[in-house]
Amino acid sequence: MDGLVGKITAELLKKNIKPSYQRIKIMEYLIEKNNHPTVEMIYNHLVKEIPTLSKTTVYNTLNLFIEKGLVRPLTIEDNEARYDTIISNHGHFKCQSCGEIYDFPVEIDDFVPDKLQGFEIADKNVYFKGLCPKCISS
Amino acid sequence: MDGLVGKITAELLKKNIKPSYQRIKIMEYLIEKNNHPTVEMIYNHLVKEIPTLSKTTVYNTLNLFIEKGLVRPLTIEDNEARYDTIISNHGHFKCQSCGEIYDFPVEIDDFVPDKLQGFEIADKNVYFKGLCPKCISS
DNA sequence: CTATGTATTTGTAGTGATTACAATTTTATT
DNA sequence: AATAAAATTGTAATCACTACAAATACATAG
Repeated sequence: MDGLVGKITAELLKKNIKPSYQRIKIMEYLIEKNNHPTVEMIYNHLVKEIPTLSKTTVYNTLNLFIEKGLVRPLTIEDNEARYDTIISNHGHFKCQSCGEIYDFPVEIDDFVPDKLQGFEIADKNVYFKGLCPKCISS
Repeated sequence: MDGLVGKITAELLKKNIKPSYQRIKIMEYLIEKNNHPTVEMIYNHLVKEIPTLSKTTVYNTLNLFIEKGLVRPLTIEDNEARYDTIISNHGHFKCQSCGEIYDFPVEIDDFVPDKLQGFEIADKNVYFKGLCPKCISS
């Protein structure tokens, strides 16, 4: 029926994560929405389907996913953390007016500077801020 | 005597900021240390010289500097904000072991992608994580 | 030089995201 | 079914940060 759930299950098992209902649903949300959600957004959406869901579970699960390298926290200076599934190199643009976050492709590997010889780089982030076209034209 | 204080005073006046003792001291700390400090670090250091200093003042002052474009918050996913004086394009590398933050030069302007045509980019951040040479060799 | 108004600083109390922890529930194994 | 292990849940605590009002320092007019 639902191929996505199957894929998620396999992905979790590969990382030694027991594919519980909550974990699958949270990962499913991240992949389907692909909207850089806050914990609040994830919780509010899923609690409709899983009335017993606890916010703590959302936190626990996201931290587990981060630890296992399935998800990474977005580095944006708001007071709320946001989360992203790990895909190939891309940066994030946040509109300072509407708050929307856009992905854009970026060849991050191209510009590792000489100064970082001898450093072991585990994670690279590129993050721009400004105004999106919608907000400029309104 | 102290040319730096003079420069800071002029810089603040240029931005229509009254150069109070606390404001000068905070800016002086940022420039001299150049260590991407947290509010805690700034407060703990300056309270020795200014015993009446309030943490609220540090927050207020940093927010004022950010508003006026003298300082920018570092975008690092810790729970504590860090601050940086505004210089030319550079990225930040945070060692996941010792927590030290290193600057490195980066030509950020070179890789603004096509997808962001029509966007107005106000601020660009590049942020890497990993291990620094010291921690690798120990 | 003093009086009055304005800006700055300060301290306390509050907010809100995140975590610690213990209890409950679910899942796996014998 | 019985027991052990893991996952989920709810509550309470923590901690960075902010709101707000009182106190202080500063500036300007008379």
